[in-house]
Amino acid sequence: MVAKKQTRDPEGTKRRIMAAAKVEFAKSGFGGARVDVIAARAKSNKRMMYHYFGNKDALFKLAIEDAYTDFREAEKALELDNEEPISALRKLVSFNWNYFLENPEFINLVNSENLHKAKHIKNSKRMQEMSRNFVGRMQTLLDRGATAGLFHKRIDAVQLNISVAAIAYYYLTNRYTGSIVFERDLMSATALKERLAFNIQTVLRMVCTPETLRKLETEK
Amino acid sequence: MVAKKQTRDPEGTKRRIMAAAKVEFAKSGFGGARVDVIAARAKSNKRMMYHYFGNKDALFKLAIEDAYTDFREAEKALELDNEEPISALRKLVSFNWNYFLENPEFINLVNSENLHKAKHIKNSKRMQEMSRNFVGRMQTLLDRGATAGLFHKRIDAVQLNISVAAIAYYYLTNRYTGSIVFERDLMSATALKERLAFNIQTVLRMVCTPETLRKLETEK
DNA sequence: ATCATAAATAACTATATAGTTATTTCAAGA
DNA sequence: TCTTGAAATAACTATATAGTTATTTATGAT
Repeated sequence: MVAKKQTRDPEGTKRRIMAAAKVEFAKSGFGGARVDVIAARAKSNKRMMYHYFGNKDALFKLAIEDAYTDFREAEKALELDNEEPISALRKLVSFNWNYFLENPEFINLVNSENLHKAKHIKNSKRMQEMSRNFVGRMQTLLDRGATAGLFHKRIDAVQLNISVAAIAYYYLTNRYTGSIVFERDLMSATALKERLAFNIQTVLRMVCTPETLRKLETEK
Repeated sequence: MVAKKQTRDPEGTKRRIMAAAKVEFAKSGFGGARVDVIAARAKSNKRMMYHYFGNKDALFKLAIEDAYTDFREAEKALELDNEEPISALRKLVSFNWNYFLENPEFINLVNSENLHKAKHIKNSKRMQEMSRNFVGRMQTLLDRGATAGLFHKRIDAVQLNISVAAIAYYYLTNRYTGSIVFERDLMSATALKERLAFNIQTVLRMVCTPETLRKLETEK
Protein backbone atom coordinates (compact mmCIF):
# COMPACT_ATOMS: atom_id res chain seq x y z
CA MET A 1 0.00 0.00 0.00
CA VAL A 2 1.26 3.45 -0.87
CA ALA A 3 1.48 5.84 2.06
CA LYS A 4 -0.65 8.94 1.59
CA LYS A 5 1.48 11.88 0.56
CA GLN A 6 1.64 15.06 2.56
CA THR A 7 0.08 17.97 0.81
CA ARG A 8 0.19 21.58 2.01
CA ASP A 9 -2.96 23.57 2.51
CA PRO A 10 -2.52 25.96 5.43
CA GLU A 11 -5.78 27.85 4.95
CA GLY A 12 -7.76 24.69 4.37
CA THR A 13 -6.25 23.06 7.45
CA LYS A 14 -7.03 26.09 9.57
CA ARG A 15 -10.58 26.22 8.27
CA ARG A 16 -11.14 22.49 8.79
CA ILE A 17 -9.85 22.70 12.35
CA MET A 18 -12.22 25.58 13.14
CA ALA A 19 -15.18 23.75 11.61
CA ALA A 20 -14.32 20.60 13.54
CA ALA A 21 -13.93 22.61 16.73
CA LYS A 22 -17.42 24.08 16.40
CA VAL A 23 -18.91 20.63 15.98
CA GLU A 24 -17.01 19.08 18.87
CA PHE A 25 -17.49 22.01 21.26
CA ALA A 26 -21.19 22.06 20.44
CA LYS A 27 -21.53 18.33 20.92
CA SER A 28 -19.69 18.03 24.22
CA GLY A 29 -19.32 21.53 25.62
CA PHE A 30 -15.95 23.14 26.25
CA GLY A 31 -15.09 20.82 29.15
CA GLY A 32 -16.24 17.65 27.42
CA ALA A 33 -14.65 18.47 24.05
CA ARG A 34 -11.41 16.65 23.22
CA VAL A 35 -8.64 18.23 21.19
CA ASP A 36 -7.76 14.83 19.75
CA VAL A 37 -11.31 14.48 18.46
CA ILE A 38 -11.13 17.94 16.91
CA ALA A 39 -7.85 17.12 15.19
CA ALA A 40 -9.15 13.80 13.89
CA ARG A 41 -12.40 15.31 12.63
CA ALA A 42 -10.42 18.03 10.85
CA LYS A 43 -8.31 15.28 9.25
CA SER A 44 -5.31 17.08 10.70
CA ASN A 45 -3.50 16.63 14.00
CA LYS A 46 -3.22 18.27 17.40
CA ARG A 47 0.03 20.01 16.65
CA MET A 48 -1.59 22.00 13.84
CA MET A 49 -4.34 23.15 16.19
CA TYR A 50 -1.76 24.40 18.68
CA HIS A 51 0.19 25.99 15.85
CA TYR A 52 -2.72 27.94 14.41
CA PHE A 53 -4.78 28.66 17.51
CA GLY A 54 -2.49 28.48 20.54
CA ASN A 55 -4.61 26.40 22.91
CA LYS A 56 -8.04 24.98 23.55
CA ASP A 57 -9.37 28.17 25.16
CA ALA A 58 -8.25 30.41 22.31
CA LEU A 59 -9.80 28.00 19.83
CA PHE A 60 -13.07 28.10 21.72
CA LYS A 61 -13.04 31.88 21.87
CA LEU A 62 -12.68 32.12 18.10
CA ALA A 63 -15.33 29.45 17.58
CA ILE A 64 -17.92 31.33 19.58
CA GLU A 65 -17.03 34.71 18.10
CA ASP A 66 -17.33 33.20 14.64
CA ALA A 67 -20.66 31.59 15.41
CA TYR A 68 -22.03 34.83 16.80
CA THR A 69 -20.77 36.77 13.79
CA ASP A 70 -22.56 34.37 11.44
CA PHE A 71 -25.75 34.79 13.46
CA ARG A 72 -25.68 38.59 13.38
CA GLU A 73 -24.68 38.70 9.71
CA ALA A 74 -27.65 36.51 8.83
CA GLU A 75 -29.94 38.77 10.83
CA LYS A 76 -28.55 41.87 9.18
CA ALA A 77 -29.19 40.33 5.76
CA LEU A 78 -32.93 40.34 6.52
CA GLU A 79 -32.87 44.12 5.96
CA LEU A 80 -35.78 44.67 8.31
CA ASP A 81 -35.37 48.44 7.95
CA ASN A 82 -37.01 48.32 4.54
CA GLU A 83 -39.96 46.31 5.77
CA GLU A 84 -43.37 47.24 7.12
CA PRO A 85 -43.08 47.00 10.97
CA ILE A 86 -45.48 44.13 11.64
CA SER A 87 -44.13 42.10 8.77
CA ALA A 88 -40.59 42.86 9.98
CA LEU A 89 -41.44 41.60 13.46
CA ARG A 90 -42.89 38.38 12.06
CA LYS A 91 -39.74 37.91 10.00
CA LEU A 92 -37.52 38.51 13.02
CA VAL A 93 -39.32 35.91 15.14
CA SER A 94 -39.23 33.40 12.28
CA PHE A 95 -35.57 34.16 11.67
CA ASN A 96 -34.62 33.41 15.28
CA TRP A 97 -36.57 30.17 15.19
CA ASN A 98 -35.18 28.95 11.90
CA TYR A 99 -31.62 29.97 12.67
CA PHE A 100 -31.53 28.06 15.97
CA LEU A 101 -33.17 25.11 14.28
CA GLU A 102 -30.80 25.01 11.34
CA ASN A 103 -27.63 25.83 13.33
CA PRO A 104 -27.96 23.74 16.47
CA GLU A 105 -24.30 24.18 17.32
CA PHE A 106 -24.91 27.87 17.96
CA ILE A 107 -27.13 27.21 20.99
CA ASN A 108 -24.72 24.73 22.52
CA LEU A 109 -21.72 27.01 22.10
CA VAL A 110 -23.58 29.82 23.86
CA ASN A 111 -24.72 27.48 26.64
CA SER A 112 -21.20 26.24 27.20
CA GLU A 113 -19.77 29.76 27.31
CA ASN A 114 -22.36 30.72 29.91
CA LEU A 115 -21.55 27.67 32.02
CA HIS A 116 -18.06 29.13 32.15
CA LYS A 117 -19.41 32.59 32.98
CA ALA A 118 -18.45 33.98 29.57
CA LYS A 119 -14.76 33.99 30.43
CA HIS A 120 -13.68 33.54 26.81
CA ILE A 121 -15.52 36.55 25.39
CA LYS A 122 -15.33 38.74 28.49
CA ASN A 123 -13.30 41.41 26.73
CA SER A 124 -14.40 40.82 23.18
CA LYS A 125 -14.97 44.14 21.42
CA ARG A 126 -16.10 42.19 18.39
CA MET A 127 -19.12 40.76 20.26
CA GLN A 128 -20.13 44.12 21.69
CA GLU A 129 -19.89 45.93 18.39
CA MET A 130 -22.15 43.45 16.61
CA SER A 131 -24.71 43.52 19.40
CA ARG A 132 -24.76 47.30 19.54
CA ASN A 133 -25.65 47.45 15.85
CA PHE A 134 -28.33 44.85 16.34
CA VAL A 135 -30.00 46.61 19.26
CA GLY A 136 -29.96 49.79 17.19
CA ARG A 137 -31.80 48.08 14.35
CA MET A 138 -34.34 46.61 16.76
CA GLN A 139 -34.96 49.98 18.40
CA THR A 140 -35.48 51.57 14.96
CA LEU A 141 -38.06 48.94 14.15
CA LEU A 142 -39.92 49.51 17.43
CA ASP A 143 -39.83 53.28 16.90
CA ARG A 144 -41.20 52.98 13.38
CA GLY A 145 -44.03 50.79 14.63
CA ALA A 146 -44.85 53.14 17.49
CA THR A 147 -44.82 56.21 15.21
CA ALA A 148 -47.21 54.43 12.85
CA GLY A 149 -49.50 53.79 15.82
CA LEU A 150 -49.10 50.04 15.44
CA PHE A 151 -46.95 49.24 18.48
CA HIS A 152 -47.00 50.13 22.14
CA LYS A 153 -44.69 53.02 23.01
CA ARG A 154 -41.52 52.77 25.05
CA ILE A 155 -40.84 49.07 24.63
CA ASP A 156 -37.28 48.21 25.65
CA ALA A 157 -35.48 46.75 22.63
CA VAL A 158 -33.14 44.66 24.79
CA GLN A 159 -35.94 43.15 26.89
CA LEU A 160 -37.97 42.37 23.81
CA ASN A 161 -35.07 40.81 21.99
CA ILE A 162 -34.22 38.64 24.97
CA SER A 163 -37.79 37.35 24.96
CA VAL A 164 -37.85 36.82 21.19
CA ALA A 165 -34.72 34.71 21.46
CA ALA A 166 -35.88 32.99 24.66
CA ILE A 167 -39.13 31.50 23.35
CA ALA A 168 -37.27 29.86 20.48
CA TYR A 169 -33.98 29.05 22.20
CA TYR A 170 -35.44 27.50 25.34
CA TYR A 171 -37.83 25.27 23.41
CA LEU A 172 -34.99 23.94 21.28
CA THR A 173 -32.17 23.67 23.82
CA ASN A 174 -34.43 21.84 26.29
CA ARG A 175 -36.17 19.70 23.73
CA TYR A 176 -34.74 16.44 25.09
CA THR A 177 -35.96 16.81 28.67
CA GLY A 178 -39.04 18.62 27.31
CA SER A 179 -40.08 15.73 25.10
CA ILE A 180 -39.84 13.41 28.10
CA VAL A 181 -41.56 15.46 30.76
CA PHE A 182 -44.37 16.57 28.45
CA GLU A 183 -44.67 13.16 26.80
CA ARG A 184 -44.82 14.85 23.41
CA ASP A 185 -42.47 14.81 20.45
CA LEU A 186 -41.43 18.45 20.42
CA MET A 187 -39.48 17.97 17.19
CA SER A 188 -42.14 16.56 14.87
CA ALA A 189 -42.87 18.66 11.80
CA THR A 190 -46.29 19.57 13.21
CA ALA A 191 -44.91 20.50 16.62
CA LEU A 192 -42.29 22.76 15.06
CA LYS A 193 -44.84 24.50 12.88
CA GLU A 194 -47.17 25.02 15.83
CA ARG A 195 -44.41 26.42 18.01
CA LEU A 196 -43.37 28.99 15.42
CA ALA A 197 -46.99 30.12 15.00
CA PHE A 198 -47.37 30.32 18.78
CA ASN A 199 -44.21 32.42 19.08
CA ILE A 200 -45.25 34.85 16.36
CA GLN A 201 -48.59 35.33 18.06
CA THR A 202 -46.86 35.82 21.41
CA VAL A 203 -44.61 38.57 20.14
CA LEU A 204 -47.37 40.35 18.25
CA ARG A 205 -49.49 40.38 21.43
CA MET A 206 -46.53 41.75 23.38
CA VAL A 207 -45.82 44.56 20.99
CA CYS A 208 -49.00 45.59 19.14
CA THR A 209 -51.72 47.85 20.49
CA PRO A 210 -55.18 46.29 21.01
CA GLU A 211 -56.48 48.12 17.90
CA THR A 212 -53.68 46.71 15.76
CA LEU A 213 -54.40 43.23 17.07
CA ARG A 214 -58.10 43.55 16.31
CA LYS A 215 -57.30 44.64 12.78
CA LEU A 216 -54.92 41.68 12.30
CA GLU A 217 -57.65 39.39 13.61
CA THR A 218 -60.30 40.58 11.12
CA GLU A 219 -57.82 40.53 8.23
CA LYS A 220 -57.36 36.79 8.51
CA MET B 1 -24.68 18.36 76.70
CA VAL B 2 -23.60 18.42 73.10
CA ALA B 3 -23.29 14.92 71.65
CA LYS B 4 -19.88 14.04 70.35
CA LYS B 5 -19.62 14.09 66.57
CA GLN B 6 -20.55 10.67 65.24
CA THR B 7 -17.94 8.98 63.19
CA ARG B 8 -20.59 6.83 61.49
CA ASP B 9 -23.52 8.49 59.81
CA PRO B 10 -24.68 6.58 56.74
CA GLU B 11 -27.72 8.74 56.03
CA GLY B 12 -25.82 11.94 56.61
CA THR B 13 -23.00 10.80 54.37
CA LYS B 14 -25.42 9.89 51.62
CA ARG B 15 -27.20 13.21 51.93
CA ARG B 16 -23.95 15.18 51.94
CA ILE B 17 -22.75 13.36 48.82
CA MET B 18 -25.98 14.16 46.99
CA ALA B 19 -25.83 17.81 48.02
CA ALA B 20 -22.21 18.04 46.92
CA ALA B 21 -23.05 16.34 43.64
CA LYS B 22 -25.73 18.90 42.82
CA VAL B 23 -23.30 21.74 43.43
CA GLU B 24 -20.48 20.20 41.41
CA PHE B 25 -22.66 19.01 38.51
CA ALA B 26 -24.27 22.44 38.37
CA LYS B 27 -20.94 24.22 38.44
CA SER B 28 -19.16 22.15 35.80
CA GLY B 29 -21.80 20.13 33.97
CA PHE B 30 -21.83 16.34 33.97
CA GLY B 31 -18.69 16.05 31.82
CA GLY B 32 -16.73 18.68 33.70
CA ALA B 33 -17.74 17.48 37.17
CA ARG B 34 -15.13 15.49 39.10
CA VAL B 35 -16.04 12.70 41.46
CA ASP B 36 -13.02 13.57 43.62
CA VAL B 37 -14.37 17.08 44.01
CA ILE B 38 -17.80 15.75 44.96
CA ALA B 39 -16.29 13.43 47.56
CA ALA B 40 -14.14 16.19 49.03
CA ARG B 41 -17.00 18.67 49.16
CA ALA B 42 -19.16 16.06 50.90
CA LYS B 43 -16.35 15.58 53.41
CA SER B 44 -16.47 11.92 52.49
CA ASN B 45 -14.56 9.95 49.88
CA LYS B 46 -15.05 8.47 46.45
CA ARG B 47 -15.58 4.95 47.67
CA MET B 48 -18.68 6.02 49.61
CA MET B 49 -20.12 7.62 46.50
CA TYR B 50 -19.65 4.39 44.56
CA HIS B 51 -21.06 2.43 47.48
CA TYR B 52 -24.25 4.46 47.79
CA PHE B 53 -24.90 5.52 44.22
CA GLY B 54 -23.12 3.05 41.93
CA ASN B 55 -21.43 5.39 39.49
CA LYS B 56 -21.26 8.95 38.25
CA ASP B 57 -24.20 8.56 35.85
CA ALA B 58 -26.52 7.09 38.49
CA LEU B 59 -25.57 9.89 40.85
CA PHE B 60 -26.38 12.46 38.19
CA LYS B 61 -29.71 10.85 37.44
CA LEU B 62 -30.76 11.04 41.08
CA ALA B 63 -29.47 14.62 41.34
CA ILE B 64 -31.59 15.84 38.45
CA GLU B 65 -34.66 13.89 39.52
CA ASP B 66 -34.31 15.35 43.00
CA ALA B 67 -33.89 18.87 41.68
CA TYR B 68 -36.93 18.53 39.45
CA THR B 69 -38.98 17.11 42.33
CA ASP B 70 -38.08 20.10 44.49
CA PHE B 71 -39.11 22.44 41.69
CA ARG B 72 -42.51 20.83 41.14
CA GLU B 73 -43.19 20.51 44.87
CA ALA B 74 -42.54 24.21 45.32
CA GLU B 75 -44.87 24.99 42.44
CA LYS B 76 -47.57 22.75 43.85
CA ALA B 77 -47.30 24.53 47.20
CA LEU B 78 -48.48 27.74 45.51
CA GLU B 79 -52.00 26.22 45.42
CA LEU B 80 -52.95 28.21 42.35
CA ASP B 81 -56.26 26.35 42.17
CA ASN B 82 -57.62 28.44 45.02
CA GLU B 83 -56.58 31.70 43.43
CA GLU B 84 -58.31 34.15 41.12
CA PRO B 85 -57.01 33.33 37.56
CA ILE B 86 -55.15 36.56 36.79
CA SER B 87 -53.56 36.67 40.21
CA ALA B 88 -52.67 32.99 39.84
CA LEU B 89 -50.96 33.68 36.52
CA ARG B 90 -48.95 36.53 38.03
CA LYS B 91 -47.91 34.26 40.87
CA LEU B 92 -46.86 31.52 38.46
CA VAL B 93 -44.65 33.85 36.42
CA SER B 94 -43.11 35.28 39.60
CA PHE B 95 -42.61 31.80 40.99
CA ASN B 96 -40.66 30.66 37.91
CA TRP B 97 -38.50 33.75 38.04
CA ASN B 98 -37.74 33.55 41.74
CA TYR B 99 -37.16 29.83 41.75
CA PHE B 100 -34.57 29.99 38.95
CA LEU B 101 -32.96 32.96 40.63
CA GLU B 102 -32.75 31.34 44.05
CA ASN B 103 -31.82 27.85 42.83
CA PRO B 104 -29.26 28.49 40.12
CA GLU B 105 -28.08 24.88 40.18
CA PHE B 106 -31.45 23.80 38.77
CA ILE B 107 -30.90 25.55 35.45
CA ASN B 108 -27.42 24.16 35.03
CA LEU B 109 -28.46 20.61 35.80
CA VAL B 110 -31.21 20.81 33.19
CA ASN B 111 -28.82 22.34 30.64
CA SER B 112 -26.29 19.60 31.21
CA GLU B 113 -28.89 16.85 30.89
CA ASN B 114 -30.04 18.34 27.59
CA LEU B 115 -26.47 18.51 26.31
CA HIS B 116 -26.48 14.76 26.82
CA LYS B 117 -29.85 14.40 25.11
CA ALA B 118 -31.62 13.54 28.37
CA LYS B 119 -30.06 10.09 28.49
CA HIS B 120 -30.18 9.91 32.28
CA ILE B 121 -33.90 10.55 32.67
CA LYS B 122 -35.01 8.96 29.40
CA ASN B 123 -37.12 6.33 31.15
CA SER B 124 -37.89 8.16 34.35
CA LYS B 125 -41.53 7.59 35.32
CA ARG B 126 -40.96 9.93 38.25
CA MET B 127 -40.30 12.89 35.93
CA GLN B 128 -43.32 12.17 33.74
CA GLU B 129 -45.70 11.77 36.65
CA MET B 130 -44.75 15.12 38.16
CA SER B 131 -45.03 16.90 34.84
CA ARG B 132 -48.40 15.37 34.06
CA ASN B 133 -49.81 16.73 37.31
CA PHE B 134 -48.34 20.13 36.60
CA VAL B 135 -49.77 20.40 33.09
CA GLY B 136 -53.13 19.39 34.55
CA ARG B 137 -52.99 22.23 37.06
CA MET B 138 -51.99 24.70 34.36
CA GLN B 139 -54.82 23.60 32.08
CA THR B 140 -57.31 23.97 34.95
CA LEU B 141 -56.10 27.51 35.49
CA LEU B 142 -56.47 28.38 31.81
CA ASP B 143 -59.94 26.84 31.69
CA ARG B 144 -61.07 28.78 34.74
CA GLY B 145 -59.82 32.00 33.20
CA ALA B 146 -61.49 31.28 29.88
CA THR B 147 -64.81 30.37 31.54
CA ALA B 148 -64.70 33.64 33.48
CA GLY B 149 -64.21 35.46 30.16
CA LEU B 150 -60.79 36.71 31.25
CA PHE B 151 -58.51 34.61 29.04
CA HIS B 152 -58.41 33.68 25.40
CA LYS B 153 -59.92 30.27 24.70
CA ARG B 154 -58.01 27.18 23.60
CA ILE B 155 -54.55 28.18 24.79
CA ASP B 156 -52.23 25.17 24.87
CA ALA B 157 -51.03 24.68 28.45
CA VAL B 158 -47.76 23.09 27.35
CA GLN B 159 -46.89 25.86 24.88
CA LEU B 160 -47.73 28.52 27.44
CA ASN B 161 -45.72 26.87 30.17
CA ILE B 162 -42.72 26.52 27.90
CA SER B 163 -42.87 30.24 27.22
CA VAL B 164 -43.38 31.15 30.88
CA ALA B 165 -40.28 29.17 31.77
CA ALA B 166 -38.36 30.39 28.72
CA ILE B 167 -38.54 34.13 29.40
CA ALA B 168 -37.13 33.62 32.88
CA TYR B 169 -34.75 30.72 32.23
CA TYR B 170 -33.10 32.15 29.11
CA TYR B 171 -32.46 35.53 30.71
CA LEU B 172 -30.78 33.89 33.70
CA THR B 173 -28.88 31.06 32.03
CA ASN B 174 -27.44 33.41 29.43
CA ARG B 175 -26.81 36.29 31.78
CA TYR B 176 -23.03 36.13 31.38
CA THR B 177 -22.89 36.47 27.62
CA GLY B 178 -25.97 38.70 27.81
CA SER B 179 -24.34 41.20 30.13
CA ILE B 180 -21.40 41.44 27.74
CA VAL B 181 -23.19 41.70 24.41
CA PHE B 182 -25.81 44.13 25.70
CA GLU B 183 -23.27 46.08 27.78
CA ARG B 184 -25.72 46.08 30.67
CA ASP B 185 -25.56 44.50 34.11
CA LEU B 186 -28.45 42.07 33.78
CA MET B 187 -28.14 41.05 37.44
CA SER B 188 -28.44 44.41 39.21
CA ALA B 189 -31.38 44.71 41.58
CA THR B 190 -33.08 47.15 39.23
CA ALA B 191 -32.53 44.97 36.17
CA LEU B 192 -34.01 41.94 37.94
CA LYS B 193 -37.07 43.88 39.09
CA GLU B 194 -37.62 45.26 35.59
CA ARG B 195 -37.29 41.86 33.99
CA LEU B 196 -39.87 40.29 36.27
CA ALA B 197 -42.32 43.12 35.57
CA PHE B 198 -41.67 42.76 31.83
CA ASN B 199 -42.32 39.02 32.01
CA ILE B 200 -45.57 39.39 33.93
CA GLN B 201 -46.77 41.90 31.36
CA THR B 202 -45.73 39.60 28.53
CA VAL B 203 -47.70 36.65 29.86
CA LEU B 204 -50.80 38.70 30.64
CA ARG B 205 -50.76 40.04 27.09
CA MET B 206 -50.41 36.51 25.75
CA VAL B 207 -53.28 35.12 27.73
CA CYS B 208 -55.82 37.84 28.50
CA THR B 209 -58.49 39.12 26.15
CA PRO B 210 -58.25 42.77 25.03
CA GLU B 211 -61.14 43.70 27.34
CA THR B 212 -59.41 42.14 30.34
CA LEU B 213 -56.21 44.00 29.50
CA ARG B 214 -58.05 47.32 29.22
CA LYS B 215 -59.65 46.73 32.60
CA LEU B 216 -56.25 45.92 34.16
CA GLU B 217 -54.86 49.08 32.60
CA THR B 218 -57.52 51.38 34.11
CA GLU B 219 -57.31 49.65 37.50
CA LYS B 220 -53.70 50.72 37.95
C1' DA C 1 18.96 21.64 -8.66
C1' DT C 2 19.46 23.73 -3.93
C1' DC C 3 18.06 25.99 0.02
C1' DA C 4 15.16 28.10 3.49
C1' DT C 5 10.94 28.06 5.50
C1' DA C 6 6.47 26.66 6.66
C1' DA C 7 3.42 22.58 7.05
C1' DA C 8 2.68 18.20 8.70
C1' DT C 9 3.23 14.18 11.76
C1' DA C 10 4.32 10.82 15.32
C1' DA C 11 5.87 9.94 19.56
C1' DC C 12 6.27 11.61 24.04
C1' DT C 13 5.30 13.73 28.91
C1' DA C 14 3.19 14.89 33.02
C1' DT C 15 -0.93 14.95 35.07
C1' DA C 16 -5.70 13.92 35.93
C1' DT C 17 -9.52 10.83 36.01
C1' DA C 18 -13.32 7.17 36.91
C1' DG C 19 -13.53 3.30 39.05
C1' DT C 20 -11.37 -0.77 42.29
C1' DT C 21 -8.97 -3.32 45.90
C1' DA C 22 -7.38 -4.01 50.31
C1' DT C 23 -7.59 -2.71 54.78
C1' DT C 24 -8.98 -0.48 59.05
C1' DT C 25 -12.47 1.37 62.28
C1' DC C 26 -16.78 1.51 64.58
C1' DA C 27 -20.82 0.07 67.10
C1' DA C 28 -24.74 -2.97 67.96
C1' DG C 29 -26.33 -7.51 69.47
C1' DA C 30 -25.07 -11.80 71.71
C1' DT D 1 -16.51 -8.66 76.33
C1' DC D 2 -16.53 -10.58 71.90
C1' DT D 3 -18.19 -11.10 67.22
C1' DT D 4 -19.71 -9.49 62.98
C1' DG D 5 -21.10 -6.69 59.32
C1' DA D 6 -21.41 -2.12 57.78
C1' DA D 7 -18.96 2.35 57.29
C1' DA D 8 -14.92 4.65 56.24
C1' DT D 9 -10.39 5.36 54.09
C1' DA D 10 -6.11 5.17 51.50
C1' DA D 11 -3.64 3.44 48.02
C1' DC D 12 -3.84 1.66 43.56
C1' DT D 13 -4.89 0.83 38.35
C1' DA D 14 -5.67 1.55 33.70
C1' DT D 15 -6.72 4.86 30.69
C1' DA D 16 -7.34 9.42 28.84
C1' DT D 17 -5.97 14.11 28.31
C1' DA D 18 -3.85 18.87 27.13
C1' DG D 19 0.08 20.30 25.65
C1' DT D 20 5.32 19.54 23.73
C1' DT D 21 9.41 17.86 21.31
C1' DA D 22 11.75 16.08 17.65
C1' DT D 23 11.63 15.04 13.09
C1' DT D 24 10.23 14.69 8.31
C1' DT D 25 8.24 16.61 4.08
C1' DA D 26 6.51 19.93 0.60
C1' DT D 27 6.99 24.11 -1.96
C1' DG D 28 8.40 28.61 -3.74
C1' DA D 29 12.40 31.61 -4.52
C1' DT D 30 16.86 31.78 -6.31
